[in-house]
Amino acid sequence: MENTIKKIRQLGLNGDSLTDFISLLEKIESPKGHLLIKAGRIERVVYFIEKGIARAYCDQEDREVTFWFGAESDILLSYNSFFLGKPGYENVELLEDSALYKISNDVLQNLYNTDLQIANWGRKLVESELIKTEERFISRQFKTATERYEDFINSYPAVLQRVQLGYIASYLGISQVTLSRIRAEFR
Amino acid sequence: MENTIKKIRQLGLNGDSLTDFISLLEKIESPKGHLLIKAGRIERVVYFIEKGIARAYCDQEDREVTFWFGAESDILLSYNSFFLGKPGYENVELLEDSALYKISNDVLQNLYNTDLQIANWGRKLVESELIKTEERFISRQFKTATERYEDFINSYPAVLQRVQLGYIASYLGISQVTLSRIRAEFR
DNA sequence: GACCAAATTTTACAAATGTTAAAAAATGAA
DNA sequence: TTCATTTTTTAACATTTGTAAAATTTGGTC
Repeated sequence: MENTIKKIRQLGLNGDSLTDFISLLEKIESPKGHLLIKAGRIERVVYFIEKGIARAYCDQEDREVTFWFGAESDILLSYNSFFLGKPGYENVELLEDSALYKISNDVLQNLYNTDLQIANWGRKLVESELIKTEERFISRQFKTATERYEDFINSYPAVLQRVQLGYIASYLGISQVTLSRIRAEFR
Repeated sequence: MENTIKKIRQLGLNGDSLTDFISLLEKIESPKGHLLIKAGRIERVVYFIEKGIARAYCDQEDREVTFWFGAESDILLSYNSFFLGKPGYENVELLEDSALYKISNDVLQNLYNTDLQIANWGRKLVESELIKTEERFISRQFKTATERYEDFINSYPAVLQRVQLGYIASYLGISQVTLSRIRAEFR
């Protein structure tokens, strides 16, 4: 579980609190195509991606819109559903056979209410997700499609290899045709 | 300081912890046009907007891009700079004469490390900011300019009255000409 | 009310992106 | 390898959005 532990330590958890936390994780393995999170359900679990890759998407009238990718050492949850206890709007699908560790909100809340170190770790976890989410937002708001594609291949070269371009076009907010045109310029 | 206290209570702080927290807030008043946060600086303060309205924007080569508005009962900080201790990329400008309460990161960290209730309150604060940021992102990713404008007038009718349209166009990610065209359809 | 400056809308045209359909290329299973 | 399927690219055309400039409206001041 090295990727998961790396992620947890990175945010400042160590000692007994770390040991406690890890002992409460449950390992699951799921095949490519599995829907880990389904729109409309209340999702009470956080996953740590140990191995594999996933995408979050929403169903629009006529098409799916992909808006997030996660891979090894990323965490995976429906912010909206998990934090507010309401039905979520997104699906999360595994794009490869994957291994994950999970912990339920009940267990987590219990830790938050008894362990100051874990409570502050949880805050840092959310802070780091917030920064990443704002980064995606800013990229979408400020940059041209070409710049966003360049950023993407610089930031996530591995994802580019492992995910089909239709999903990436959707993630970048452009049609697959436009993505092909952009890629053609780079040759 | 009713708006500020309302905001703080909403996220679950009460009793002695609330009293302690409030006693550490410092009131400031600043005129329209004042830059509360400047790009390139390390920003170590969180503000609570008691009265007034503000926008966050980045300087792009040729133009400014507005990407956030805040008003009464909103909190105001540079996520990137405050959480990571690095220079921020955004400016925050007051669009009206405003009253705010502020607290420094030093003081806040001290509370986080000594008061479990405040530590969990801080986490909830960040969670609520994350949900709002994701909402803005999703709106940008999924919706047409017209839908985003409709959402905006439904969600922030007051802001529409108080802020000039050029900033709103920028916030919606469209040119002011396009915004005028959209508004013309609604008549 | 007249005037000025700033903000907003409109117009005309250019550029970028989307849609649909088809061709080409890549992938994977037998 | 071969064949069928999926993915990616290309082409042609339609639509949307942007840019620049002019016209109009708004708000404040004398």
